[in-house]
Amino acid sequence: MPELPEVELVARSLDQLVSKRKIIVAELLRERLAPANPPAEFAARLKDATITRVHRRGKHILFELDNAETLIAHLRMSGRFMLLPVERELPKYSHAVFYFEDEMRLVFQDQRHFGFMRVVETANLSETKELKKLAPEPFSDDFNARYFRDVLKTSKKNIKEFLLDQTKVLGLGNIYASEALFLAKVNPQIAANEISTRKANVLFAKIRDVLAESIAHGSTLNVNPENIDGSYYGGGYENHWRVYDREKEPCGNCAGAIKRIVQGGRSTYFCPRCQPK
DNA sequence: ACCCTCACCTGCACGC
DNA sequence: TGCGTGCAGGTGAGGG
Repeated sequence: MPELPEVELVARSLDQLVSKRKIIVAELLRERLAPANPPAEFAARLKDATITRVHRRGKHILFELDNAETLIAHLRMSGRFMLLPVERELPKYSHAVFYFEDEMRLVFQDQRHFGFMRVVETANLSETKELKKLAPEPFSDDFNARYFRDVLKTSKKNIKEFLLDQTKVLGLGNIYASEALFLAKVNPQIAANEISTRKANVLFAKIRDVLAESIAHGSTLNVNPENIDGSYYGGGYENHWRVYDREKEPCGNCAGAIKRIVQGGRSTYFCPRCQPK
């Protein structure tokens, strides 16, 4: 379910919880979770490896190991990690399990089966097909206003769908795309290459703002090791959304009704008055 | 190289 | 109650 801020929180939590731990057994319970690594290979490449650190690239979580391998994991819509005592029964939809030396195990659980994993050589990490086409990290110097203006010019797609393309802009998902457009007062149906320089500069800043705001919020939360899903939702964070999931509610700026439309088969929320064409 | 639709899964909320 | 429909924070493959 997560967008970049939630993945950031999950990666930080995992780094706290499992780095320096040694995987004594790795089990791939659902083969299609890691189609590039048959279960025996998956197990062999992770066995007896110590996790050096956990970080992320875009929405991909990277477990760096001391044996020159890296485990890439993507949560997609419903994946999550759980650090559980071995005596605890595995939850439904557990698709991979990593046993540590202290009677604890890290479980990857995924109700919708969209998540995936892959073990790669760390030396080749940035050239893997999962990572090599990703846009620059949103808080790196490579993602700057000039980059953003230039990449906008390459596409006639509507700006909402454009923002979801991780090879163009990294980190936004369906919620924060609507939120960033609202903050920048940009209509979601405008073609990317029709956005003015002035608006592009504002939108660039708002993309960083929504991501940073959300990461800051997540850093104040206590993560439950038994449910490392990065979810801010259900904890009241929904109240921070200015337009997402607020169809027909009053806009915080103008009190006009927030509208829901469908773009690329997915919901977009916006204020027609604050975000005119 | 681009666009579009479909596909991958399960569960939940809703209307009849 | 049951059943059908639509929807859910993501992306890839395959066709035109």
